[in-house]
Amino acid sequence: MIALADCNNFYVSCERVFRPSLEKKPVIVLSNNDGCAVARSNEAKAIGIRMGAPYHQIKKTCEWNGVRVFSSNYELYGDMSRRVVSVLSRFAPEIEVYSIDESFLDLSGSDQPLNLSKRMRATVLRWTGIPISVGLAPTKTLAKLANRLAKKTGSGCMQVDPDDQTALKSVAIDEVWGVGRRLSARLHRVGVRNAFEFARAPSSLVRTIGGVTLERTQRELAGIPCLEMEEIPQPRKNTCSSRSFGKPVMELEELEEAVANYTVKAIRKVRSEHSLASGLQVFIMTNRFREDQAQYSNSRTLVFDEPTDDPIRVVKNAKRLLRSIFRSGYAYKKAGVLLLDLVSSSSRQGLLFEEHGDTRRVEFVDAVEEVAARYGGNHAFWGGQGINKNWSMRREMRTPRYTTSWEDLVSVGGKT
DNA sequence: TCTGGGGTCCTAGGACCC
DNA sequence: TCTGGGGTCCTAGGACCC
Repeated sequence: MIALADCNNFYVSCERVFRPSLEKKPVIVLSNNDGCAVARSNEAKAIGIRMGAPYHQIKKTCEWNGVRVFSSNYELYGDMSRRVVSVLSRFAPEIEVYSIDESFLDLSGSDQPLNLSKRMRATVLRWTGIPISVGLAPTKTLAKLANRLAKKTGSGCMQVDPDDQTALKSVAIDEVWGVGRRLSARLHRVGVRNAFEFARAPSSLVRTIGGVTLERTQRELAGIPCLEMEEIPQPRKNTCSSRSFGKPVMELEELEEAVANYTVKAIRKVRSEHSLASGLQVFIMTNRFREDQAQYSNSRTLVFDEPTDDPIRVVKNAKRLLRSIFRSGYAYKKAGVLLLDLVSSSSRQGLLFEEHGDTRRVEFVDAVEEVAARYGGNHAFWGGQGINKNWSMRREMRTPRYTTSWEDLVSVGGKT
């Protein structure tokens, strides 16, 4: 039996832990740049605020209804997520952390998984303050479906068997895990509207519509496991660092600064995972929502002659790629850097004819990066990253980093 | 004026090879 | 009028997820 434990309205719940006055009030959390609503409390959903709704479109609605609005505080959410996982881990020998707010647990050792799930749910709430819902089923896809029903009915814990027609019929096809907007439209055209009809559709038809991936989803709904538990996270293959700008950027110099920053950030990510990048891609784009403005987007990729984690070298190449795709006269909205085909740094292989890395340079780079890792990127950075950062993102309503920053620690009693 | 960021997997089609 | 067949590798793009 597989359990899916999913935190309810996770980012909102994190904010509520430290501000109990937000309970029972409509609350939303915005994406980067205060762009869209990415988390909504049940009260905010009831008002009709959609997932992903652009903030500038719903601002009035929020004001009229007294919705409390927050910028995202990923440091807080990441830390709360780790706490939830550490509590969940006590209840199952195998746990797969699927995302910041969801984990799969293998409960096949338990003879009363539903009771166990209820205890687990109560414990997570008591120890972390975060409410979760648990779905139980023989496969992951069914567990997702059970979880959805647990949330919908408000029961908190729900078990679904593959032959439970009532349960399957009550879930619309676009709510099935693995069926998005495009596939559900195509399925609707052949008369498939809910999970039950999908499970009973001819597999040849399903395969024509959505290939082997959709066929796997169908088998999972029938109770045939096709997706294994992945306890040990597979090493990442690529990594990306990108941001929309707080305001449009016209100048190459500003773009260079932004790209240098994203590159350093991406390199720090791969260094922390002891990986090396084999390739590099840089992309830039204008604001696709502005139909009144000229649009341009482009990207370019290069392959390093040997995998690297050297920020100086990668930044230099990223700027070169940027200059080759930059066209003046456009208002750029977003830029980004991808590091491709990451390999483990233990498998580093020297070039046959090139002297392998200048030791002093390697030591220098490592020293700077160590300072940055320990004291934060503001205390050690590379020249190309700039200081003013006019382009950086907006995040005007962020709450304190209660659990990860000494300055932001909650004080009780008021006087210090 | 303002519309997120970071991933994975699969497939079709082109380039190239013998 | 006729213009091979079968394979691999790579990339771009599409679909999905949270």
